[in-house]
Amino acid sequence: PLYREAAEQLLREDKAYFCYCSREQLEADKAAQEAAREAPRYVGRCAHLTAGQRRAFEAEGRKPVTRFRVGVGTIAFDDLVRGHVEIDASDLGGDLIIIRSDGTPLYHFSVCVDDAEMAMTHIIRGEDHLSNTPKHILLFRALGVEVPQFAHLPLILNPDRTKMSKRKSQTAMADYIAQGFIREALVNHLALLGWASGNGDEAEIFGLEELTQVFDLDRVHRGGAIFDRERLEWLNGQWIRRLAPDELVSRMAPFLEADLAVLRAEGRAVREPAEAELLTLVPLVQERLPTLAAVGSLLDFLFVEELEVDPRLLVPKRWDAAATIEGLAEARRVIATVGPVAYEADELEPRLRELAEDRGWKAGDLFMAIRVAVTGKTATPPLFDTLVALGYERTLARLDAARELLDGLAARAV
RNA sequence: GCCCCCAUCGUCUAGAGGCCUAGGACGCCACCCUUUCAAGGUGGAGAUCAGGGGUUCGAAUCCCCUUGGGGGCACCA
Repeated sequence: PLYREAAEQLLREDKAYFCYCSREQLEADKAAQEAAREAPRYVGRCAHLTAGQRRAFEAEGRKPVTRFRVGVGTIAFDDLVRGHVEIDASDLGGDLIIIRSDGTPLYHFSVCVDDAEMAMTHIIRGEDHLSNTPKHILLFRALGVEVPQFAHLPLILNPDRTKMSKRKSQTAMADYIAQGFIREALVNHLALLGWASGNGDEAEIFGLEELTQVFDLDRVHRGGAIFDRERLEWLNGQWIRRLAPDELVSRMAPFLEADLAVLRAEGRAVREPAEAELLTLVPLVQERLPTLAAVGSLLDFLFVEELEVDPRLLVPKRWDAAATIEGLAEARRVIATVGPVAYEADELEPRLRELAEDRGWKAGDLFMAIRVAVTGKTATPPLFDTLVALGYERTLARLDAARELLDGLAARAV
């Protein structure tokens, strides 16, 4: 309705006209221009129809499109990032269609009408619209509104340097959020594409607040920038480390839940994580999360009732199965002497180190055997904190289970 | 094909004529720290500033050409 009115106004003022050219005619024009090595453009066949001609076309049942008169001359504007730009009206492809034959408006027209309606003062968009800008300026003028300020930002590129488009690339911020990137990192990363503070060294981490202070279109580049996912991951880690503990809990909880739901769907018995418990786990994971989505692989062992352990991981490089069985048995004994009441990292570590020393084992080997026995993994948060997080009972049970697993294997081998 | 834009390490960039034998960050490598993984620390490799002409006492910085890359030219958005 708004577009229709605007179009009718342009028609009334003869800034636009009805065009009855058939698609076949337009294609023939285009083919001819191509053959002549010219730029495709509308030739203006219907630009000056008489009332009689129009009636004749209408009588044929032709539905007209509405074309906007582009005129002649050069259109100049001062872009906030590109500076002075001039484009000749003859390079605009002829009078452009603003209303289709079915009455619906085209993009270039609707954005201008919308922006005019909303009295936009600044249009900040991708460089891909730079060559469309003269059309928009002409439309704004015809609509009788003040032409907004333009700023054309460099494009964000795929690794192959082509434009990152909505169609063939992942561009939705929601997708990155779903992958565990946090908004602070996304904002920071995007700000750094095509812009730098200019304050030289060590100036890479910028929060929204700070950006509103230091960001300036004057310093924006003109060349496109490749979206570097590795740098985004680094920034994401930086920002995750800066989150307050309770904030991290509320942001990572959904990711953990999702991973646990998958395990449940596989038929595994899974315990429900409590918020208070997650809060105590924050120190174990905060600096180990490249993305929030990594939380599951770091903590899932705490919530599954039955751990699946690969016996090959269980035996440290310098040990054999028998030594591992002995090591786990001794570790269990030592931990049991600590008991459930004094079960703290500060109690566990010195005693287990002492055990290793007494038996002439490398502490790392003993620790690795314990680590795999209670988590099923070789890469985990710090061992003693992990044991505490797991709890006294579970730790002992898992040490026993691991030992039995190796025992069973040994028995079968004999 | 026509029009427009761009051009410094693999990537993001600092650099607005001498401060540049080109600085930082990501990534990579090494070492340190260390119970694993991370994080952190230190160091390193990595750019004849796309190429060629000018201008200038002096050019990554200014001008021209070439090359390369990108974007736009729809009854798409």
